[in-house]
Amino acid sequence: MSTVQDSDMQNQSTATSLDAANIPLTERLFDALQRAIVEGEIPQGSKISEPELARQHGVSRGSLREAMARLEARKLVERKPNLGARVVTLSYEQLIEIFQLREALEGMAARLAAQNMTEIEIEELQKLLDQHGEQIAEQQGQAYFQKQGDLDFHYRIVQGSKNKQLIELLCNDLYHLLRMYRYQFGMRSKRSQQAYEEHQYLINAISARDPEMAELLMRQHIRSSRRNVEAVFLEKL
Amino acid sequence: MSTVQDSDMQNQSTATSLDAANIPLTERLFDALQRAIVEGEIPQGSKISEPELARQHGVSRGSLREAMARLEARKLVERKPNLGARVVTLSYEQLIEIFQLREALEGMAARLAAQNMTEIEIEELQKLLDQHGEQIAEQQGQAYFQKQGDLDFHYRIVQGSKNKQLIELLCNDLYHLLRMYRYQFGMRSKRSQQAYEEHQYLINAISARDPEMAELLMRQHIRSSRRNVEAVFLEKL
DNA sequence: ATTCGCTAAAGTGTCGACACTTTGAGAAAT
DNA sequence: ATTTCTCAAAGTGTCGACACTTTAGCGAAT
Repeated sequence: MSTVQDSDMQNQSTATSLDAANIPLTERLFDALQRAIVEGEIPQGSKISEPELARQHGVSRGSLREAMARLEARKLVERKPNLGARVVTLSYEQLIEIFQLREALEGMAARLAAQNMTEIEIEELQKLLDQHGEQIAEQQGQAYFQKQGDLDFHYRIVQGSKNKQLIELLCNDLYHLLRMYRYQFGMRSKRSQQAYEEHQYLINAISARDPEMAELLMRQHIRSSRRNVEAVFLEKL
Repeated sequence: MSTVQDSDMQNQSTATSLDAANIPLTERLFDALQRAIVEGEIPQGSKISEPELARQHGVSRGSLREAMARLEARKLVERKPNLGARVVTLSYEQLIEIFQLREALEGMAARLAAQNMTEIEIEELQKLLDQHGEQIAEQQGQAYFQKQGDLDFHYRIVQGSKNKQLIELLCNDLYHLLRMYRYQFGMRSKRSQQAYEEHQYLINAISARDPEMAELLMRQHIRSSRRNVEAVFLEKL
């Protein structure tokens, strides 16, 4: 019985879609916020009010705070004691620094991938690249798909390194920042054809089980990608 | 008046020394826990009970939880929903993976240091190394100081790269894990003399502003350090 | 009109409480 | 004696409340 409404239950997802399975609220919140920040839904540099954001997502401040602590550790927000949190502000200098990190880390990833990827994984990587080739031939201009494809490619090589630390670091930490730059600066490539060729050389080196060459090619690939970004930025200013 | 004890104030630091200035409780707690975990005071693999740990440190569970979220992001504890948190368990495999990361990252750091360190910083680095040389000549066996010195040396080169991302990543994340291995496995060096010489070559390359050579030497240095660790482990088993 | 100080609103830091989940010890059944 | 079921104890997930800090708007003094 008791037709009275039990009104104070806690599953009314006020604004954002946060209803989900059994996984902790904090974690869903963390994912939602990360996405919102990366995609610019919450603009870079903007101040975050805990009470307001908590209300928008229909959670308590405690849960939100825990998610914020993790976002801070991923360098997506900055917090100062008693002053509150802000979304990070992207800068050209930081982007260059990230490219230097990637050159080191993904270079090592390629080296290890040449040693540790299975033949099957290499085949699938080749198939993926073939698809990219077709897409480029068909319609050149779909910058979004190209960028997405580029990320997929790099992602798989990192996985292929079989180094858990490296995988975590790149895929769970750094790539989110990188995606944030792509979303917010709309970095277009202009060099999908060249990138495609560089990817093919890289697969060849991995397939030949030549770690030294794989690392060299990956580093060159990332350096030339960086030079492209530099050029785009310079013409913007 | 009022000789009654006001017993429920919140500055009784029950067990650990946590009294400090104005910086947030959560942060001091985070530092204290990180130190305790790195130094093995809380043993690796042990389960952490939030209520108990909070009581020991005289803080509420909320504050502790926030600190735990940050510790998890630094890979010092692992948490599973509804099951609680455990201190990470160190493994030989993971240590090798960390050395691979270091080879890539510190190699890049050395390359950038050769470009970006000031002459004064290079001079001070040389002085530091000279001190190490004296210490080795005087009393060989102070493994602790040697290891500490080794860490100092690497630390300064990373700083010299002037790449903030790289500095954060190595000094704030990875080195804590590395220190944890040193504390808990008591990795002794046996090769302080050789390390000293390798460090000197590295300074020479940086001083000559030769990025390529600096990276090469750093990578060799870390590889040979890794081989030493491998040897120590193999004789343990 | 401008500057300075004061007060109220908003925001952050921290806590204790309650509901639901997991764990583990003891009772009941085989 | 062994296995299974049950239920209480412990632990985690989440919330709302309160104290202290910062911010911002308003009025007083120059």
